[in-house]
Amino acid sequence: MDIPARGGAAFLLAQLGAHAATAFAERISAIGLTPPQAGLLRLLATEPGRSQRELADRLGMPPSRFVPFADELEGRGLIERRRNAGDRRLYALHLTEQGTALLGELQQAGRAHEEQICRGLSPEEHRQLTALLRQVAEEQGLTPGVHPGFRTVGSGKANPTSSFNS
Amino acid sequence: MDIPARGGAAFLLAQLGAHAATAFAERISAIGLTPPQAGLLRLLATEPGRSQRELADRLGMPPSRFVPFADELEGRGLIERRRNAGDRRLYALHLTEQGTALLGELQQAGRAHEEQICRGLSPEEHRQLTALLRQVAEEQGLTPGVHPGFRTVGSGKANPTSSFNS
DNA sequence: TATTGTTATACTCTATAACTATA
DNA sequence: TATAGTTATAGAGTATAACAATA
Repeated sequence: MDIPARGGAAFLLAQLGAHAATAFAERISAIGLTPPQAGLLRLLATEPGRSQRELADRLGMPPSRFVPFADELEGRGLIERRRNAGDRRLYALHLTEQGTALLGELQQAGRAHEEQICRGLSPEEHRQLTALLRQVAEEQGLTPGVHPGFRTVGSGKANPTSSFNS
Repeated sequence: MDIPARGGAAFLLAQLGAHAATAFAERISAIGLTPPQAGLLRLLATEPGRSQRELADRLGMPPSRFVPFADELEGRGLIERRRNAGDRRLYALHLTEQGTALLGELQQAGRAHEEQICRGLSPEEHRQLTALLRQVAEEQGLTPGVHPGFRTVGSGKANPTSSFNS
């Protein structure tokens, strides 16, 4: 009995989760993106035309912070603000062609990331791990594909603060 | 082929890791501790008498931040600064009796946390998951029992910033 | 001269809340 | 009057670097 707290699954999850997030942030910094920026690009790919307010809510950031956040991506030509004809208060945000191209690189980075993190596992073990993680995630009530952390916008350097313990 | 990036093991690890860290922070906030504080108590339990500088290094925080950090725990009677007779520049930090008692509660919280996170798994699945996570952690070169994140001291509320994406 | 602990300062990031324009 | 977007401001938290005491 007596599961060792420091080597238990919960601790390993937190440790590996922070590690995976760091590694991913470092990887996409090579294509000039921070994790929140990547999140917005993906969001616009699947649901184009949303208003800034909707997007800010999805990303868990206040509207006032979303503005400069979107400004930068717009300035880099990755996203586009289109005025909504029906309600001129709203913008509709879309990916530009450049943004779509970068999204492709982002997806490629995601695949490489998966490989990097799981390189120690056989294909069978990889499948097992994924299945177990899915099971835990479901039991914990986590929304598939949605990552919570977004309080921090990320300064560009790979710096995912975790704050668990040591 | 083509591992789905959003539902892959790497993403699930980041998502579950953030979830586990949040849940743990919430749990120990009930006994008045933040994750970094818990980390220090554990460190003092296994390696008492270290200097502040050593401890700050271990926790990944600059010495200037360690000072008020230790001040609070000392003020609450959980730790104690003892002057080193040999080298009077150094303090030797120790747990007080109160601190040791709280450490007991902390360990109990850790066990409950493990159970909460893994409640969706059978005992056999739990063992499998732990083994796979250990394997990945080792392959990734992670130090057993050491969690990276400590840039943020944690304001007391359960707020583990993760910053992956969404 | 180097090191421990400490304090001070300057900076980054953040949310709150005021403001505008549209509705 | 209410809402989308924006801007301004004030506050929290941080690291850097200066400082005092001891070696």
